[in-house]
Amino acid sequence: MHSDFFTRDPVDCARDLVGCEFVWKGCSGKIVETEAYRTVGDEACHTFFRPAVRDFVARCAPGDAYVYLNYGVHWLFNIVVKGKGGDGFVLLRALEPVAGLEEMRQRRGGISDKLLTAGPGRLTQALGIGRGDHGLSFLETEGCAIVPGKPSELVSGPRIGISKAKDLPWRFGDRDSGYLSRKF
DNA sequence: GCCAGGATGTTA
DNA sequence: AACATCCTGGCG
Repeated sequence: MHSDFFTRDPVDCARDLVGCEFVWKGCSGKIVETEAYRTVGDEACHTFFRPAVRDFVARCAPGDAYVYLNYGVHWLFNIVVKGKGGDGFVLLRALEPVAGLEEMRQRRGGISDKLLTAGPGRLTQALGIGRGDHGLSFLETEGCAIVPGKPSELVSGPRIGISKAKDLPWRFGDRDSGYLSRKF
């Protein structure tokens, strides 16, 4: 998948990524859950209160990685969207493991496969994503790709873990996946 | 199965 | 102070 996939509406990008395969340096998983954030008018988006993140978006290209540390503990992986109608992010929230299972199990300390990548912090740990990947144009990076695909049943609902703009239905998922971070 | 609490770094 | 989370331990 090419970076111009991310020159559209952030909410459309988040919806259309569900069912695609996220390939990352020897490991991969089917994307079963995402969330959309908009840089303008969305109080839950980091750009709303943080000038440094606004600067980051201004400098980088669509399809680049926005990686940040959350709760001082977990790295979360987002993809930068720069659409005609507005910029934003897609947060990857859950994967269904496809390849590189042994490596992911090791990184996750031997936890059960159900919990390997079922959450935004869990999937980055499984894939070995961290601080060094912030700003990476990963779609043009060796060993990284997004392979188009479709979910069996697309559903949406409110985003998880936020205190502002909590009613927008910008969380998307594959309804019957056993690897969601939470049920819809 | 559910809930409470703690770990922890960065920002404004 | 707040935070786009995860894990553990205590219940029963």
